[in-house]
Amino acid sequence: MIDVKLLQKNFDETASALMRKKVSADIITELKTANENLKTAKLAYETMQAKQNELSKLFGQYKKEGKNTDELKIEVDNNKATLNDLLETQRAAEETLDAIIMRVPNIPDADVPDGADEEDNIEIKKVLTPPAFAFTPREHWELAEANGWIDFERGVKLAKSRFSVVLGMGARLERALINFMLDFNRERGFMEVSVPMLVNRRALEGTGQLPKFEDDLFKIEDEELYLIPTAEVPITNLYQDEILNAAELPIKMCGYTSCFRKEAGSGGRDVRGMIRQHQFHKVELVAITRADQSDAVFEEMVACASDLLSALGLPHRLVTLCTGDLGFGAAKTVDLEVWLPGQNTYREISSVSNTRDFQARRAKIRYKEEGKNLLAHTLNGSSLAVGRTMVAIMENFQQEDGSIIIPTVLQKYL
RNA sequence: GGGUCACUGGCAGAGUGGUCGAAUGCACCGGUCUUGAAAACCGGCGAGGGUUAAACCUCCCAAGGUUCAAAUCCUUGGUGGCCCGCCA
Repeated sequence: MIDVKLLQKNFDETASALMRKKVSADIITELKTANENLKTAKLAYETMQAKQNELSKLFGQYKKEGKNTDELKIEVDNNKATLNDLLETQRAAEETLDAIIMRVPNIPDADVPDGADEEDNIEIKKVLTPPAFAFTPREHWELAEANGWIDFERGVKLAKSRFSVVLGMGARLERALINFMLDFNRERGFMEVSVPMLVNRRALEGTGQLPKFEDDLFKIEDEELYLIPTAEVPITNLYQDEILNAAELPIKMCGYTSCFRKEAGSGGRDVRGMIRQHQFHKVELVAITRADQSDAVFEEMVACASDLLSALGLPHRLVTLCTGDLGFGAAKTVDLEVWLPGQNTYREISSVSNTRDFQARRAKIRYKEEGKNLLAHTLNGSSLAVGRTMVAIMENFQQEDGSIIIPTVLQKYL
């Protein structure tokens, strides 16, 4: 969540930054009022509590000295009643503030371009040239079925639409990709972790998926557990409620998990093929850093994803997301879009974000430096989405006869 | 899933209704001593909120409750150990 103190102290500046991310002026004002109300309520409650504590001590003294406590008891009882009222007021104020602030997105970095949607994202650079074909390149679902790599119908039979089954060489390629990605990232200093794919509410609040995006999550019936939409959730929350030593930062991790998304609101987009599935595999990078390290680690993570694509021989481009396309928790995001000849366009395959202290404040991830506790910065990025990488391999390396050449870096994993 | 015992500061570990945010030891930080280090000695040393700074408030797994007063008593939940059951 955002720093309310900052809003309080620096109202105009913070408000206009939030408005770049389409937060209404009303909500910002509400937030400010709610915070002021809470402060007042707290002060009143604590003052009364101080009095009560004092009276209690006095009571103990009276008892010890054998003095009469009747009168004191009345005073203490009265006090208690007001104390309870004040506590109620304080709790209500807390709830009000919480309800608002948990739904307010992060403040975008100053250098994030203004814009309405993905049309306004800014291309940073292109890497590798899209291949030229002597024939009309086909889309991945045709290739996948022709090669017997993916069975879309049977996936639907087992679960529902947007589920598929990968088989034969397709399944082996998937496994090879995962191993290749994990090794690649580990060599760049990202420690491999294997984490739960079901998490509780607290974890999802920590990284910002809840309370606002409940509709996109699969929830386990009768349990406070959800299927993770990304490994960012369990990996980042590994350090929830912890105070780390400044010297042990940055902590850089990578993990492979399945991810589950309801894709509510994605309408009829990408219904065909495996671009947008309810369940997909992803290797994720997560970093916990000191405040002064996050920019450098961010670049490292972008390079990691880009170099991985290059190693696979996949043409791609890097774009900086504009304010309108920026995710809820991100202060800054660079997307990597891979070239898909079948669709004749670049499609997102990785997204690297710096959330600065937004998640850390929610999840209470801090570090101690020179005796002070400071909020950490958290970053996450895909490296890469496995299904989409398979799509890219199929489309970029397809031959006229429909066969697919597998990148040489993957040979040893097959 | 059932039973049972436990959960206190970085760690170990006292504290079982009142001045306890919490003894003591270890670790850690600063100082004295020393050519330097070790040892010894002296001092400091949990977290969050709040304040210019203080005062003050909260936190002894969590949430409730009893009480004028809870680390201490009660209830529920969580986690861990052991026993039983079940299982990949």
